[in-house]
Amino acid sequence: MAVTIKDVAKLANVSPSTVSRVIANNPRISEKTKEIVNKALKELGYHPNMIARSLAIQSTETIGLVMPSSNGIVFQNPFFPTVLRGLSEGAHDRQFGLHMTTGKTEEEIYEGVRQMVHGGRVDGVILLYSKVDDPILTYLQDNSFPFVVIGKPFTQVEQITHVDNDNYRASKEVTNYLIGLGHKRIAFVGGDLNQVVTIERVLGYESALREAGVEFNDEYLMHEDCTTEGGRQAVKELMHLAHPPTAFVVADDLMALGVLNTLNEMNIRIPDDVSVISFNNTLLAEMSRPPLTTVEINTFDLGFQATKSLIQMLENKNEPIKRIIIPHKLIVRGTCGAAKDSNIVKTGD
Amino acid sequence: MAVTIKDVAKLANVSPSTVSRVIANNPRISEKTKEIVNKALKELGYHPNMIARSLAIQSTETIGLVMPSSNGIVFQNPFFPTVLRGLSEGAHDRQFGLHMTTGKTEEEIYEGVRQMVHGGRVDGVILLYSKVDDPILTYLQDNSFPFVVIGKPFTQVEQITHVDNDNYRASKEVTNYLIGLGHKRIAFVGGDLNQVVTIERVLGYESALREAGVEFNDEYLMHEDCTTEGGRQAVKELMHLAHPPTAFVVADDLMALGVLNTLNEMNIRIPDDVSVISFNNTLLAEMSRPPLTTVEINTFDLGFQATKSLIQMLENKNEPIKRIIIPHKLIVRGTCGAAKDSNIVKTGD
DNA sequence: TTGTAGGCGTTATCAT
DNA sequence: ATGATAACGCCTACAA
Repeated sequence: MAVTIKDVAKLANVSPSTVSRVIANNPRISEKTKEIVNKALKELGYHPNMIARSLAIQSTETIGLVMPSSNGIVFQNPFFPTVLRGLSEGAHDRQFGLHMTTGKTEEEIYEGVRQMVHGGRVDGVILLYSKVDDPILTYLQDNSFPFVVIGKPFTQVEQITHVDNDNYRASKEVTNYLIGLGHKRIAFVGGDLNQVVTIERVLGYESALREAGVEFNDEYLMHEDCTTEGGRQAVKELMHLAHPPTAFVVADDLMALGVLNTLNEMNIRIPDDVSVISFNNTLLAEMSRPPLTTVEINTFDLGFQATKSLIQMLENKNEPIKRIIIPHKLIVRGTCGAAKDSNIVKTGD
Repeated sequence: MAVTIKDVAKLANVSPSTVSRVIANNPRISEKTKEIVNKALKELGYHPNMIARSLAIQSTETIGLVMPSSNGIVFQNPFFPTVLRGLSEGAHDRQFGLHMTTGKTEEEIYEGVRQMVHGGRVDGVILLYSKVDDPILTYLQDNSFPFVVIGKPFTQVEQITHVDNDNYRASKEVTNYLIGLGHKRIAFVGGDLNQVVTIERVLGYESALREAGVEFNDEYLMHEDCTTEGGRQAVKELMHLAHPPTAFVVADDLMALGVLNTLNEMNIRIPDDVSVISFNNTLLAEMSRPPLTTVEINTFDLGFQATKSLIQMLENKNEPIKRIIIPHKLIVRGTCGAAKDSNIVKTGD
């Protein structure tokens, strides 16, 4: 059995509580005994039992992570590891651990969350996604358990601490960029409409069209899996339209890659024949041929700020609700050009 | 405060121990009281406090994950999320949780591991890498703490349960494949020689050359960061040699992508002028242009089997040391062709 | 400044 | 079959 506080106490000839105080750096303790205890601590190689500690102080100093249910898919997207890195860096800064539960079905995940939360395994939870009508979110609220969501909550935006990009604006900007290049037939390819991020991006896209007086055509709106395959599927359908689009707003780099490759196979040239613009600026974006024009969303910060905020909530019981918007930025690379039928000069870069 | 076993006991008019037994499905308990207790359980919405439980049974049912120190880099590689998925699926099957600690420096990680292990936060640990002279591995052994490594241990191969590919053989096969295409000037581009996986792959490469009577040229051996940038760097140096290689064995898809792109920029054609073969068969491989010929290493299984084995160790104290080799397979795509100066016909696919 | 004792929520060992 | 009671290892009033 590992060395406990009692062993140390015995060796140092003090009571366990004294040892505990030394460890906690309690001010009212004499320098002398502090030294003695510290020596004993070293000598025995004491390490506190975090489980016992957690039980006593009713706090585990660990954060629970909830992944979206479409696990297999999410894990493919480079977006995910990057948030994770942000999360873990933020957690590590404050000596917090990270606890993951996973599950294949929505049910399994829900059960996992209950275990974490009700089981006292974690002090707070971070939702790595935001979707419409999420029972997990409801559960957390009903139990007034501390949590923050990465993404924009579908409802009660003002009541839920979250960290997100302004996806509406980003999408609008991107669409405007395409419009500025003379495109009129602009398609939107995104994921499921249950994901709030998709909704926001669609909305931004539509709003840009509207303001520019470009007719909205719902044949140009595609919702597919957030994979290369999804992108491929969308292209196939879109390019068989009577009036195929000349530009694509794609909600994710991974999908965009599928779009690019499929267009390629159809002998459609990018950016000469068709423009593609996408989101997230993952590694894939710079590596694709041609390199993707995409929106940098600072994925790392999304995660980093999420842990930071959660830890603040945990440390200060009445921390106000916060809404943290991480800035975005259009990264122009090689997949966008002037519309063929326009008079605008093709962009360089 | 949450509802405890005592609350349930009170409601059911039994002792806490009885409730505990009902929960544990203890056989010697009357059907009648079992029902009563179960009703109380439901009524109060009881969920066991895992922390208290862990303290009592001296086991947390969670597994600690140790990432390689070059965190930023690792998280970029699609390899990582895939193992993670395997790990988490394996863990979930047996109701185990996953606990991650991270850190930027080797020191930080070491400290994190001590916390997990000595702090009793986890029952066992999985090392997601294998490197030469790893203090963490030593620490684990010294404390005879259950662990398994993903990869081949540098020493004591017979004493450490691990799950790995036969990287030596895979690399040899791959090199032979290139030799079979008529290549003689074959370069090897890999990561750090501290990583055992690199060592194994270099060894396999050398062995193939030797057996084929192809001269080994140590100018053809490059060690770079395991990133696209690393691949790029390697190409630059290699292609400026007096006799540049006509083929590349690249130890990772990510690097290989860098290789491909750089070659591309140099107007060197693939596979016509130069062949490239790589490892891991991540998503990147199928998406690159041309698609990468690479080795499928079944990354998911690496993770899945790792948790499986660890959990077996935990459940059966004298489970034998195991060495699990996950099969690999060459996936021929579009980056390899016959050497220009040979008489061999260019391969299709 | 230090020690004593009780509690955190379970499980497990005794009795009964 | 069930109920006390004592761990598990730590923290924290309260007392001294």
